[in-house]
Amino acid sequence: MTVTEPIVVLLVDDDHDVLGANARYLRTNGIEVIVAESAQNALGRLTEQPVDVIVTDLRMPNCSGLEFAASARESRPLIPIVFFSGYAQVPDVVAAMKLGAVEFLEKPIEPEELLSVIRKFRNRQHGKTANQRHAFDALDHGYSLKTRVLAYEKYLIESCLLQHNGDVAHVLESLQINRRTFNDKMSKLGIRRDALLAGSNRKPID
Amino acid sequence: MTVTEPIVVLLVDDDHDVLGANARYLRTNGIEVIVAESAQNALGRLTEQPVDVIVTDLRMPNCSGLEFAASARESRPLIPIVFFSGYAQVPDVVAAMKLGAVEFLEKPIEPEELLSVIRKFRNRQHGKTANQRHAFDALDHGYSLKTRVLAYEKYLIESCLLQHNGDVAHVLESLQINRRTFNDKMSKLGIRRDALLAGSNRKPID
DNA sequence: TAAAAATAAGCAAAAAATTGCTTATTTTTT
DNA sequence: AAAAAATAAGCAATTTTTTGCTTATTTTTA
Repeated sequence: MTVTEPIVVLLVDDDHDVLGANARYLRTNGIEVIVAESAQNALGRLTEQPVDVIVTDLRMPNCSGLEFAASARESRPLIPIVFFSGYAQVPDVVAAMKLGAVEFLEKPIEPEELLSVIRKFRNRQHGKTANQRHAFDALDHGYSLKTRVLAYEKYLIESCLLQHNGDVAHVLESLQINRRTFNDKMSKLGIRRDALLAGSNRKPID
Repeated sequence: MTVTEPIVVLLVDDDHDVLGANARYLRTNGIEVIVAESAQNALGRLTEQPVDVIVTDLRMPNCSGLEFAASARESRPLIPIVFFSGYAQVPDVVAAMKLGAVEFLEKPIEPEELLSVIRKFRNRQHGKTANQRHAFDALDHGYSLKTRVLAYEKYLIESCLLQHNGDVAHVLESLQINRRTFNDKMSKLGIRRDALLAGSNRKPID
């Protein structure tokens, strides 16, 4: 018997009713849904527990989905983010995609489509964003050199880990780093090997 | 006396008049423009001579801008592509950005905006070398973590320098690093500020 | 042309990262 | 269940990086 860990989705929407309806649909299809009705709330949730995919409205009071996504990317540089919006303007979509969105859905959302998008991108967790070049775009302002270099280093290590199925010894060889250094970087960069592997390449449990 | 090599732009638009007007404006501003009124034609031009930036209409007869861009990417995987379109739908924009568009402009195009976009993304290419591009691909083997992180750091610093026109003080502020550190990194990473700004050795690197 | 400002680099102290050696803990194999 | 292998982390020595203070050189301004 194979037990698959549920996909954890952070669903952000200031419309209470729509939020509830979508959450319900996803839950009945085996998705673990964390809901948030504001960007502030969502950011808090993000630090509390591991999330596989973020799905957020673009337009929300106080803090827009774009601002929220930018903040979220600080701690999770490569998490798949799906935006949705009604009446989206071209510049909105462009900005969202530049921020590394993997998908942009138009309201009203078809629940089936949302589900399929989530399942599709869950496996890409920590992988490439739709437009990987933008994830480390040199022209994105606001972060220090150190921050950005560390984010890239984190990305490389995570990718390498995934590529080698969590086999640390191979990662060390591939990246040519010391095991001790690797361990230190893991904790310093906040990489959790088990959580990372839980997403993409799970072994069956009997 | 330093002569800056001109930026070469491949401008693709099936509307002959608009194409001519935009080309003229860019040329009067020092851009070398290659025009094409069809995707087929554009693909041919692309193989003939080095191009820095592609600017293409999304909707064209026969072959859409998306198909053209996909083909162009085969020979130039990282060339900056700017799309423009009137009446663009959200899915169009999403598709274009997923294909790696650096920008998406809405018709009618402001010539000034087009020019500034072109200049912006030409500079981006400028900072990259073949070696660095390998480093940015997480799945590319053969380089140590340190090598690849340093290459990325070099790319960031070069880009920032170009963006600020060589104004070191601004770079320090933007990257939040100490002047002394900056100097050391410059020599360690082998960045030559004057050569970078001279724009001397432009060559296709994709 | 002279003065002022910006940039580069030598030196040394302080801070941070790397690494080998060690033991503990977890996972896998037998 | 025991043994073996892999992983993680504490400690401390070594190396590297960062940075302030300094002077020299180059560039810009008046």
